[in-house]
Amino acid sequence: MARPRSFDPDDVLEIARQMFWQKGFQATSLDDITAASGVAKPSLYAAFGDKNALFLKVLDRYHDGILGWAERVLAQPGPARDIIRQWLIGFIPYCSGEKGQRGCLSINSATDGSLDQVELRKSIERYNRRLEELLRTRLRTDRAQFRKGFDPDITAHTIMVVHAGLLALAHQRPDSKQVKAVIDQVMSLLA
Amino acid sequence: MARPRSFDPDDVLEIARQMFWQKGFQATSLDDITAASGVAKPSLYAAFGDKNALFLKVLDRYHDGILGWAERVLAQPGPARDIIRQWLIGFIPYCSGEKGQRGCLSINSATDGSLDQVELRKSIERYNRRLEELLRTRLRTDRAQFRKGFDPDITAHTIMVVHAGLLALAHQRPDSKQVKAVIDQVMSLLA
DNA sequence: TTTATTATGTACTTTAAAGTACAGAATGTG
DNA sequence: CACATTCTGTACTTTAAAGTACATAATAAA
Repeated sequence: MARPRSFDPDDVLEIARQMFWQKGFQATSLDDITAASGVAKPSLYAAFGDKNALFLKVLDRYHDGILGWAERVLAQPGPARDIIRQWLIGFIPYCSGEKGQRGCLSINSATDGSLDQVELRKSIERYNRRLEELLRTRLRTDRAQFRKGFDPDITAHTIMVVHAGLLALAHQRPDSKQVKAVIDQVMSLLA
Repeated sequence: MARPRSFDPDDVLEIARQMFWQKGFQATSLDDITAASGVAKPSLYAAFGDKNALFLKVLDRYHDGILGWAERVLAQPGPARDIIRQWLIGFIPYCSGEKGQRGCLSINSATDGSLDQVELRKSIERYNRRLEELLRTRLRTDRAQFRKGFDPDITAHTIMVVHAGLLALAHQRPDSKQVKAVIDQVMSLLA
C-alpha cells in the first residue's frame, strides 16, 4: 500500500557496525554510513532514529552476537576448564595482530567518556552481567571438578577482568602467542 | 624583554587532564578548557599547540605520574609478591566506586578509535612497555622467591592484562571488595 | 621614556557534521 | 487509471567547535 524499503535494515546495521567498530562513534559520521551503504540520511533517520539510536541498535546486535556464541560454547559437555579455555582461545583473533587493533566495540564504548547516555550504559552493563552469569553458572555447575574452597563467583569475575584486559590491550596488536600464554597462565586458577 | 605569561602552564595541564579524563578527548572542547582555566584560546595555542598536541602533553604527564609512582612502590624492599600486590591495591580507588567511572585516561585513549594519531599510539605503547618492564624486572630479580618453572616475563604481562581489565571495567563502578578479591586471586599466580 | 617583543582578549572565519524540508518516486488498493 | 501512503534523494539549515586575525597590554632592555 506504500512504497517499500529499498534496503535491508540488517545490511545497514552490519555496515554501521564495521564503521563504528573501526573508527569509533564520534569519528563515524552519518555521511560515512550513507556513503558506505548507499542509503541516504533521511532514510537512515526514518529507519533507525538519530545517530545515538542507530549506535545503540548496532551495539545491541554486537552484544547479541557474542552472547549467542558464548552460550553455545559454554553449554558444551566436558570439563569446565577446557570449555572456558576454548571460549577464551576463540577471542585470540580479536585480541591480537591486525584485527585486534579495533579492540572490542563494547569496551571501546564503555571507555568513551563522551558516550554517557543512560541507555548505552544499561546495554553494556546488561551484556557484562549476562556474560559473567554464563561463566558463573558453568563454574558453579561443575564446581566438583575443582579444588576444595574453589570460589566460582570470584573466578567468573576474574575471567571477565582478564577478558576485558586482553581486549583493551588488543589495540596494541600483541602477538597471538603472548595472548595464548596469558590465557594458559590464567587457566591455572581453575584447579 | 617581553610580556610574561599570566598563567602557569602546569596548572592548565592539570585542569585539562581532569577534563579530558572525565569527558574524553572529543567531548572536551578548548572552550571548556578556556572556561575552566581562565586562559583564552590564543594563549592555549601559543603555549601548547593545537588540541592534539595539548592532549599529548596531558597524556604524557599522566603517564609520568603513574610510572613515577610505580617506580617508587616497586623498588621497595620485601617479597616481590607483597610489593606487587601493594601496587595493584593502590589502584583500587581508581577501579571502583564513583571515582572509578572515568577509568584510566591512557586506556580510554587507547580504545578511542577516533584517536589514531601516530604520536599518541607511541606514547601509550611506551607507557605500557615501561610499566611492564618495571614488573618484569622485579619478578626476574626476585625469581628465587617463586616456584621452579616460574616465568617472570609471562607473569608480568598477565599482571598488565589484569591491570588493564580492572581499569576497563572500572567504568561500571564495581564494588571495591570485588576488585580486591580479583587481585587476591590473581596474586595466587605469584607462588 | 622609548622600543622591541611577546602575551592577551575579542571577535571573527571556517569546517564538519547532525538533522530536516520538500518535491518526487514507488508501491498496493479501489 | 487514480489515489493514499510511505520511501528516497537533493539540498538546505543549524550548530558546535577548531583555529586565527588583530588590536592592545605588559614587560625588559637601552
